[in-house]
Amino acid sequence: MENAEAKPVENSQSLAERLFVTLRGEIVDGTIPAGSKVSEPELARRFEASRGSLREAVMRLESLGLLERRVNVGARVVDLTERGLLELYDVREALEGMACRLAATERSEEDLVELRRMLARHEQQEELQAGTGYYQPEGDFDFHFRIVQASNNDLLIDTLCNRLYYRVRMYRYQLGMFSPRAQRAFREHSHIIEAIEAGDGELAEILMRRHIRASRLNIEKKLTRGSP
Amino acid sequence: MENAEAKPVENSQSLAERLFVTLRGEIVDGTIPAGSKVSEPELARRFEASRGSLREAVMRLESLGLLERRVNVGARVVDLTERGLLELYDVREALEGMACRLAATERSEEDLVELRRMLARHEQQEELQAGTGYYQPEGDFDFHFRIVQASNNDLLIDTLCNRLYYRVRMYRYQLGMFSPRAQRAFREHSHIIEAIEAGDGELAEILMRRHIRASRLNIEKKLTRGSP
DNA sequence: CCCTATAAGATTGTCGACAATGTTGAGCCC
DNA sequence: GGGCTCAACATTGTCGACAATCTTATAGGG
Repeated sequence: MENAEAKPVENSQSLAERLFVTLRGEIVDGTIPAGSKVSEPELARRFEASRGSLREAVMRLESLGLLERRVNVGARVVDLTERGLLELYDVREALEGMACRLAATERSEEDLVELRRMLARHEQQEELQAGTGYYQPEGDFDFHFRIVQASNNDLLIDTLCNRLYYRVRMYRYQLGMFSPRAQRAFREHSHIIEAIEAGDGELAEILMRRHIRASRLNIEKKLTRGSP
Repeated sequence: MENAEAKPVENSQSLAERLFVTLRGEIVDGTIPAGSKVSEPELARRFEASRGSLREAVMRLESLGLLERRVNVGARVVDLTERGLLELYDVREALEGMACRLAATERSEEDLVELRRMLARHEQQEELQAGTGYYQPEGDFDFHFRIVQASNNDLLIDTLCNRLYYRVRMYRYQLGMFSPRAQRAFREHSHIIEAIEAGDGELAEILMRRHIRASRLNIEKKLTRGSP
């Protein structure tokens, strides 16, 4: 079945931006497969837009790190490699650790309220699905996203939320990174928020780094078990 | 004097890329002042190029974080704020700290040779200009650049070298960040490289973070002294 | 049979033009 | 005189067309 009615996302500002958002979604969820070629004329026909607007969207995707372009050759979706995934974890460990350190001193009262509310919501969902081992990654995403927001460092927020997290989502969707660390992750989240509430930046950073490194080790084990 | 013969950089790949590199340089060194408006038709006339190519360059500059664009309004050069500078230091502390940690275990033999050679060169320059207090920031740049390269993490390398460092240079050029920490910085560099050579990632990270934080504190003192 | 050179096709890079939107200034009303 | 309306201008967003380059298929020679 030809999924031809894939329309650019609703009324955003400019056509190029809508195309960008739509394509970003399709790349992240794998509708446009990793490693595949991206042809400007083809997408232009599909979205009934001019090639110029597509070009702008493609360039934005390139600078997001989701596409790789070579001059006079064209663009390809980045392919997902074990190495790339591990690199992502190391960068996240550094940046989100710093985000925690900053959040402990820079967070607003609203940030704390939001973090608490979110944690309660996750706990509830956790109890509902106890033992099923089925883990919705969006909850984890909420957590990391909110922490970063609380850091109050715009450069850090931009780097993580507008850049790296799309790559993270891409790996999660396409490599199916449902984590079996659900309950444990929840406890770790809880402790991190406590440290932030207490204003202990040093501890918050250590806990977050350990949290992310544990995820990384978990993935590493899976990967080496898959292809020894 | 009208510097009209400012030509796009030599034979790169595409015109848009040459324009991008040229404009990036002019924004970094302040030829195009921070906070000023960037008009596509004006630059197109100046470089005798089409507006489309300029547009591509402008968009790349936006995703580099050197320009801010608003739909149907246009692009402005970001303005340099005290807050932005301090934010930059925090992000660098996190990322370059991680780069050091990784470099300690992932560096190649060539990396070590290069680091040693660079350090010797800097020491020599240091002795030549001892006491003048005149500090060439390029040496410092070399150092941080090479360390990051040695981390062997492509995502980290890209984030720092192809993104953040242009912003760093912009602040240095335009706020005149000559550091009076020359000799001290050299000793710190030396210790960091020793830790990397010894394969002690933990120590290398701590030293690098301390090194960057010291720079940050130094700047902070200058700024508060300037406008209390 | 395989490798190389050449030509055909398709894709990307660049350009100028038109439509939509934002900005600026003059004139008018209060 | 100050504030508002509206029209003229400039800039940005979008489009289709042409030139330059790469890829692929075909034909020829070793």
